Amino acid sequence: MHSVDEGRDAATVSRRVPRQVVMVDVARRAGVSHQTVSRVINDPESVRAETREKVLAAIRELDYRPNRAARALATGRTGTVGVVAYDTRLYGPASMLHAIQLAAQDAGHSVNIVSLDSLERGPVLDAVDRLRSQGVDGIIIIAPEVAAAQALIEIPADFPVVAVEGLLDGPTPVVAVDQFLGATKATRHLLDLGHSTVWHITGPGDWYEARVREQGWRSTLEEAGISPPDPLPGDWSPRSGYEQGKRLIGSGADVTAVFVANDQMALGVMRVLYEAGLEVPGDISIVGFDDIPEASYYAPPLTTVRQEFLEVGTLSMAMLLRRLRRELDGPVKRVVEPDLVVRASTAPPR
Amino acid sequence: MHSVDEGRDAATVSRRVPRQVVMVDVARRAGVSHQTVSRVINDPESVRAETREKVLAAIRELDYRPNRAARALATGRTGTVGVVAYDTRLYGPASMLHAIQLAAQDAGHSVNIVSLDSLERGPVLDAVDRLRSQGVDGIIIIAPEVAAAQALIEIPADFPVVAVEGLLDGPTPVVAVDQFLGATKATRHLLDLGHSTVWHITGPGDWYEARVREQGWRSTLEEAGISPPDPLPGDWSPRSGYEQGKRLIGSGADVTAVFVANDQMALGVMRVLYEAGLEVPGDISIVGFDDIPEASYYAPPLTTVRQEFLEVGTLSMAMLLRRLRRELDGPVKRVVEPDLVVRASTAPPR
DNA sequence: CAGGCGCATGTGAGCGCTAACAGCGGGCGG
DNA sequence: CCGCCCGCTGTTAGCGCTCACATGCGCCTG
Repeated sequence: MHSVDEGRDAATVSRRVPRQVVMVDVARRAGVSHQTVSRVINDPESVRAETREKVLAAIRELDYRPNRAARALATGRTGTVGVVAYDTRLYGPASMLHAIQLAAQDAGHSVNIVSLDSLERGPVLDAVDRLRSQGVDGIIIIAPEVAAAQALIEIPADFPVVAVEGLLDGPTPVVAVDQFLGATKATRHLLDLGHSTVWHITGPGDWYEARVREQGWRSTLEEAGISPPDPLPGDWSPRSGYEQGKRLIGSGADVTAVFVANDQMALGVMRVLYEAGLEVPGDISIVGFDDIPEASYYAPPLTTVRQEFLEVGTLSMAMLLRRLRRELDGPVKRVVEPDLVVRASTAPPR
Repeated sequence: MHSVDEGRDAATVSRRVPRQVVMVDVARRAGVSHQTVSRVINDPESVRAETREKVLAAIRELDYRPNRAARALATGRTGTVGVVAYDTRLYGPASMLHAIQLAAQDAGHSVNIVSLDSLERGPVLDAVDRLRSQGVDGIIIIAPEVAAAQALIEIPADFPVVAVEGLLDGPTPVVAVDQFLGATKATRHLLDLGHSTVWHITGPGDWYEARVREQGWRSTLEEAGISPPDPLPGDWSPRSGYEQGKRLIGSGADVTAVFVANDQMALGVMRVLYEAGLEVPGDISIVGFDDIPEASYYAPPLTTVRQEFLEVGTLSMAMLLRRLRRELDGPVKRVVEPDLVVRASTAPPR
């Protein structure tokens, strides 16, 4: 039980440990060859029903589990897919990861995950390398950073990779929410309410999504003949929303509407507005992005742009599976439309 | 480029595909035996510096990557650890998972993750089985449900497993936050402010953490000679906080203080109080649990019990690594103390 | 100066599985 | 009635790596 005994056990009577059950053990017990056992496992139809039953019985009795490493060595496939992600604590990545996993499990694959601790191109490639040398059959990259998207083009073209939220115009298959459209809907909504302009607090500049949302906001204003004010740089955290919100109201500008690049930052903004004695939406209207589960319980409930993260995750896994099966036709770009969810944080200007 | 060509290529000129570089290729190029290459990779010190350099050069030139499946087959170890989790979208599990991954990567292990879609005992065991048959070297179970904790005892004792947030009195090594203490601190704080009793909205009854928090709350009240009111059952979601909060204020009871089992539910409670025209903390004080990043931006900023999820994740990985190395001494139960973070949602009763 | 020891490297035998082909009966067409 | 094909099962040869042991060489020791 204690460490000393353990050590002795292992050394002296090592053979008392029952050796792992392998295929030949099952074969012997069932009175067939090991290859027949293999067939029962991989292609049951090719074995006579009666034989199959004997083998299955033996498998059950011995509690046999095939050794995946051996199978991987023989077939060249591991049945594992890799996922590269940046920060899986963020709601979006976490949701997509969750959906990816469930889809992978349904398809009989397992999921290996590598977290990045940096947004640069090098680490992304390292992560991909690491996964590849582990022998994953394919990779999904949830790395909506610009650098990550660029890294994709350095991955050998014949290796199955699917990007989530990446560059739509690159060579890599992608599943993404239409961020531009989402930003447009948010900005449009505020303009339609009668606001003369819309301010914007962005996500981190090295995130692809943040840039596209900013573009969507900018071009919507320009189309309406409004010259966009300077955007304020956030980093997704409620804290940065608070800080940028403070800057905004301290700037002396006449602000009546703000499109904030995600819901957490919007929370920070609303907090600082409250502290400044400003009312939402009375004095200032706020629109967020994501529609996290908390958004409808904020004070006031947040008007936001809903992204279907789970759908994106599921679709990306489906796309990867198709590529693993070498079904090279079919779509390689899937765009999911976001929806505006109007709640109580937006109203016409006073 | 298209699927048709692909098929033909593979069939007719299959050998044009450059075969994967394997160890003997490196050996040949460096003018040594394959075993020397293996040594350079696994135990560089055992090879003469000059030889080592030649081998490393050859590895670089050929872009050689060891085949992990082959190594796993030969050694019996895969260098992969499994993580079983329930819902990795929740902030706590997501944070712990993140820390576990980083720690695993530091230690040169990769992480295989299985998500459960049910809280029952069967699926937990299935997940463990699946991971084991994939050949993971060890498993961390982030499954703070009661059933999961029970499942642990059915796992063979010699297989390295570490539980996170599980039963402290079971045989399995565990890393956990002291939920009881956390609940005590929350309740104590409210009593110290002068509230005559503290109501409680719980987490789901099948979660171990939820039960212990309830016990902590209950016993603190009892120690103070107060008979605990009936707790209200939540499910961690802001929605359930909203609903239970509504029940609470509709009950006609004289409620001045509520300890809510997590921050999201606390948000829901504060929302419903606001809608009912009640002030926090003026009319009712609220304490949450977790200290999620948003908590300090809620309206009002939430007094809550901080759990160091990252620390728990890191510690659990460290414990697993020790077990993988067969260091069977050392602690098998680690308890992390939570801290009360006092913000603006609590005050003396009016 | 013989014996031996330690260091650096090589050789051969598996790890447990699948792929490819071989064998072996029985039914069918020529 | 012979040959052939088909359905089922067995045999053999790897997949790419590590482990255990063998080898060769220089050096120390008695």
